[in-house]
Amino acid sequence: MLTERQLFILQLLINDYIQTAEPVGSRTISKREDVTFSSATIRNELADLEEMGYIEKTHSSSGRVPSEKGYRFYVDHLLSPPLLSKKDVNNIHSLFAERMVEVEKVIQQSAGILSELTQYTSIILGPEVFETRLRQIQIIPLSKDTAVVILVADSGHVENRTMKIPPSVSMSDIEKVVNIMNERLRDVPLISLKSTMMKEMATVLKKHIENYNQVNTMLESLFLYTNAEKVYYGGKTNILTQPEFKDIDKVRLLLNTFEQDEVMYNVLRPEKNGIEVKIGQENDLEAMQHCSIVTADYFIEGKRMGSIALLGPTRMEYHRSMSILGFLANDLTKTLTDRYQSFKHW
Amino acid sequence: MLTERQLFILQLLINDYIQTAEPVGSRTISKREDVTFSSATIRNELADLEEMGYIEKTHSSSGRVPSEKGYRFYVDHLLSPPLLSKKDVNNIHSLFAERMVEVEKVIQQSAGILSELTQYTSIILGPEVFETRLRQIQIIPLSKDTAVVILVADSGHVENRTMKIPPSVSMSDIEKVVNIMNERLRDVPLISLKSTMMKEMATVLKKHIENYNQVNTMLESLFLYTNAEKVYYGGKTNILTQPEFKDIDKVRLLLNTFEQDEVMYNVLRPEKNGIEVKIGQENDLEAMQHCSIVTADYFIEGKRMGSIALLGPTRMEYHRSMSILGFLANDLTKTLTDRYQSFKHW
DNA sequence: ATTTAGCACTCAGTACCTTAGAGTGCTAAC
DNA sequence: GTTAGCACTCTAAGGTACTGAGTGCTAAAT
Repeated sequence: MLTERQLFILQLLINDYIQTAEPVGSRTISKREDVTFSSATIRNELADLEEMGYIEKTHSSSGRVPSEKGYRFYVDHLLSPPLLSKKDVNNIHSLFAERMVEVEKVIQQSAGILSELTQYTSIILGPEVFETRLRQIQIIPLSKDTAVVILVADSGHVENRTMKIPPSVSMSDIEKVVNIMNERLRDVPLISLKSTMMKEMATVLKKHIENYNQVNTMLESLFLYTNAEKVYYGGKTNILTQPEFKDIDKVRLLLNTFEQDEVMYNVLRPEKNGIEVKIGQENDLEAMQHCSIVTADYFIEGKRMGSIALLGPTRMEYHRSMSILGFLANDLTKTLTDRYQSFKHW
Repeated sequence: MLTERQLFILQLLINDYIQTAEPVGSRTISKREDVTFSSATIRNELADLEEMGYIEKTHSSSGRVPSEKGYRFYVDHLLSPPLLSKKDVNNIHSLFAERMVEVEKVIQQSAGILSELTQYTSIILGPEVFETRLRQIQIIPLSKDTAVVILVADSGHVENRTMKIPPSVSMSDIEKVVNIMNERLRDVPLISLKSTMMKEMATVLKKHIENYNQVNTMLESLFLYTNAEKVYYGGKTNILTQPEFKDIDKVRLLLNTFEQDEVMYNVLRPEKNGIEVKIGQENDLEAMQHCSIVTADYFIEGKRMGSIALLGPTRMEYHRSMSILGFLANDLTKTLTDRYQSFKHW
């Protein structure tokens, strides 16, 4: 177990290192006003902390640097209750004061403000299609064999796909199908659209439509891919300013990962609720082994809809990041829930 | 004027430098099989070429490096007629063989293949709204005071905006407006939608709608922003592998520029027709002063619709890049024109 | 009049050394 | 248990010497 003094010293050391990115020596710590004991004492304590694995040396006569275990301990036990400056709070509130209509914009703006406030890269996973429901479906012909299908969700989200129409399917067939769909599929969650359609509509369609088989394969191809949630970024290149990212290859690896939505999508699915911190090697992705990620969830009517995250070096301002993230997640939850309630069952 | 031999030497030098990224010395050139004269002769010629500004030294006893003037001369006068390897041609053709339905996908795939073939970053400016025309407009209510407006263009492009509805405007008013719009605005180019609406519809609307003023401001706000063309990328981080981009600050500047669609939009608007090359300082943007950009246009029915481009270091494989780009632009033009003709006036 | 061989010279890059400074671990005294 | 003191370690920065690639110039060869 760690003594009070060891805890104190560990905290000072990590705080200092987060600010300076330089290994911290015993003298640096002893010079602080609130430290009453000498550098020699600190040296002894540091040696103990190192033995326990909370800190490391970069070389045999260097100062100490927090290990990942050290950061983990710091995050779990040494953080005082979150406190945000008024400036930050105002910044965030002013964002939501605007009352933007489009969810996309709310989220894009949130990503922007997060990265501005922290100088890290912010990542937001857009609302899950999980809980959004179909409001209306439309098929608009483009030519004799193609048409655009438009799905409008109750959240205001619009999806569209271009589709080939088999020559054997007539326009009036399509109109019938659309009508039936709008009757039967309204308020069905987008995510279960395909299965519901196959179950509920099969019999009705067979009754009204001649070329049932063609229509069916056409519809199947239509819902083949469930579009994954969109990933939004703020300050994509902020992380390049951190001294730990001088190495171009690291940067390339990381930026490439950003481009792969499916991968990032998994990065952002939190394993537990609340604010979660993944430090260095705790991340599965190789590209992120030198990074830490703080994630928080946002909700609509109590249901988890997406995540917001901050990506920085392992030497990250965890405290501030967690506070800001928590605060913004909260505001986002309120805003989106308000918005959603005014739409629901309307 | 340059002598035959000077032209030859300049060409050899640039070709060599493009491959190696190392300053080229007289001995290196003299060692080539097709060079019959000695390194001393070459030294004299190099001194002349330097005096004329086509090549430079990196320091007083280094080999020579092409200057931007040198590259310009190379591009303008020293390139033999474009020749593509069969492999490249096949690669590109196989892309278009698929006959994808969605323009977006065609373009995204093109960007991908461009960057793969060249290892540079490819940038494509999506089709201009300029020539795409309105096929249909739809307004779908979301709640008592919001609705989604969906515009479908004849190209299959779908745009949507969420809109606030003033309380004084009734649902039946909106339905009337939509009907009128679909009657009057069909086949109007998206870009002139706003002006046409204001001109042609004012009188009709006044006749049929009670709250003409409210409806009018609502419609005005709707068409406030003409959505700019989308910018697509392939191999965004490819450029980081080039040795001239070791400097993180240069990289950051460039990547930040990529995020700013409006800026990139201007970069890609070509000044003249055909394949254009901008070398180093010829680019206006600071971030691109160390890059060269090769652009080509693609057309639909003879009308310029967008551009495709390759971004690399000034030490770029101009010849190959121009060939590949020209070839792909051509295929893109054919594919999109075919596609468009099957939609047109349908 | 060109071309070429030869040679002195220049400069970047590398290796190697030295020194300064920051930091540690250990010991002995407090 | 704490601290002062000291020997030791290692990095970073600066200086020197050496190597190799390359140049420019001159004088001889073609």
